[in-house]
Amino acid sequence: MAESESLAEDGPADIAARLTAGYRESPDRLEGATAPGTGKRRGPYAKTKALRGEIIDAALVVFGRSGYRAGSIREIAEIVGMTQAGVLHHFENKEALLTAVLTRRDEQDTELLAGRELIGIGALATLVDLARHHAVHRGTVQLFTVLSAEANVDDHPAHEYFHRRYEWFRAGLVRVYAVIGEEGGLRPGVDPEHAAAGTLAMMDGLQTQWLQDPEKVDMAATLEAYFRVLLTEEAWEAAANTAAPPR
Amino acid sequence: MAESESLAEDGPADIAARLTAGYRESPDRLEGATAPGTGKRRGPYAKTKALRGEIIDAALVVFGRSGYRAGSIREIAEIVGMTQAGVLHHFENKEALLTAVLTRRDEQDTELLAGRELIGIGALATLVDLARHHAVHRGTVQLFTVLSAEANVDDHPAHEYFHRRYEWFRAGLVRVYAVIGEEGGLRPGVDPEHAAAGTLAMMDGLQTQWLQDPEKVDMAATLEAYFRVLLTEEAWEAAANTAAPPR
DNA sequence: ATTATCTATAGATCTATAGATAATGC
DNA sequence: ATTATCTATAGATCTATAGATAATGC
Repeated sequence: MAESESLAEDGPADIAARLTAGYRESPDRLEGATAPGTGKRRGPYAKTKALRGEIIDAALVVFGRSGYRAGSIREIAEIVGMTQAGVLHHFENKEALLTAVLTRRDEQDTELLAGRELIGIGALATLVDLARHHAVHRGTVQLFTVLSAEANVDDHPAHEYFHRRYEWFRAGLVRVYAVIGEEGGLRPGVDPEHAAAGTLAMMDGLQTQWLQDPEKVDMAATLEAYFRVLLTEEAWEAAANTAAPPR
Repeated sequence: MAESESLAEDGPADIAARLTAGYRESPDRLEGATAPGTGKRRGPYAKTKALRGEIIDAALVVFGRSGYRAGSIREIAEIVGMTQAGVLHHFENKEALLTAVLTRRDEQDTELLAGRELIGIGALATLVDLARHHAVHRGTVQLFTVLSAEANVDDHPAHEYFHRRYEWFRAGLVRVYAVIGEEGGLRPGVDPEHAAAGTLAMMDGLQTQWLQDPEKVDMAATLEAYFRVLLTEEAWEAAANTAAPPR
């Protein structure tokens, strides 16, 4: 699974939030704000916010390497240089750690895609850029590849998350291709539904393949080659010029 | 990762064999043959061969559900109705169990593809059939999806297996597309390298997607739609007729 | 005084081995 | 007598909690 936003109306950030959250402190508290009504607590130390970020980064690496179930809190703690119990002071339990990782990823994706074209042909150019971006963020790619596979069992804590994410992404892509089709940009015989499922599959599959052999697989180029056979020549050329990304 | 054979010269069966094997008994012994020279041992009971097959099937399910690392021997044992120690009487250790599963899968794939067209356009029709076959073998799909993701870390026991498998499959597909191209079956601008990587990616990605929502994803149809945009109309029609599979 | 961190530990696992008992088959 | 299976157990983990100690900041 790739991680991009806003191709449909209900993004992954919402989805992650829907997982039972579990910060020890609410986000408000983390910002140092005073909870209305309760004038009691002092709030976290100055360094705490940054430290929790480090923990989340470490969790991303560990869950990406070993998966959620086999990845251990102790390993995460070791990376940030503290004790397993120390980590659990900041996150209620292991699942809260997973939620935090997914939420963080969704936030970063939202930032990344802010201001990009997400409708019609421009959206496809954005996806090619996204693939290029992934090629220098192995940890993230690994996290999504490993978790999306692991989350296939019903009782996995990220099961819902991935299920919704796929649905949301595929629906968004169907719309993208429908728009392109209306503008006459699709080659004859190309069906938006199949193109959408195919695009999502191609993005996921390229990640799996690239992880196995980064030298031999060019995710962005292969994805672009796919778009090139789906769209008319003129339509794709137009998109490639329009969406010229901030490299 | 899909599981098909013989698109290149050095198949996965060999690859699995290259993993340190670990049957308690050699295959010869399992067949009841007398090892040359040693006239000592009696060999396994009559039921044993079938039982080991059951254990392997159970291991496929458990490793598919939980991955290799998080899947437990006890769970496997429970499925076949025996003790964890009982299972370890038949397989030296957990890794030997994994090897046995992968070897068994490779053998079944080889059977499945025996007599099918594996060169040129016919090979693509065979892949569509394979996708159809996968849609009624969830366990196998899950095994390969989960393991290929988990095996991305260097020290995973199936790391080599998947690395070689990908390379072998991609190389085979490059050849397939090259042949089709020579016969003039590719649409203008289609490059065998990209088409090969794209096909492999699409097959893998469709499996991941299908596992999340079997109702919404038609692996065979989506794959076929992909082939349809890569090949000329005449070429694909010819293939669809030629390779009419044993449904 | 509150927040962060550590040590210690309970209670579940898990793999693999040792050794006893049961089942099979020359 | 050999093969298969079980019970028991050693030795590693792992998550989560309790309670003590250290660091921070009103």
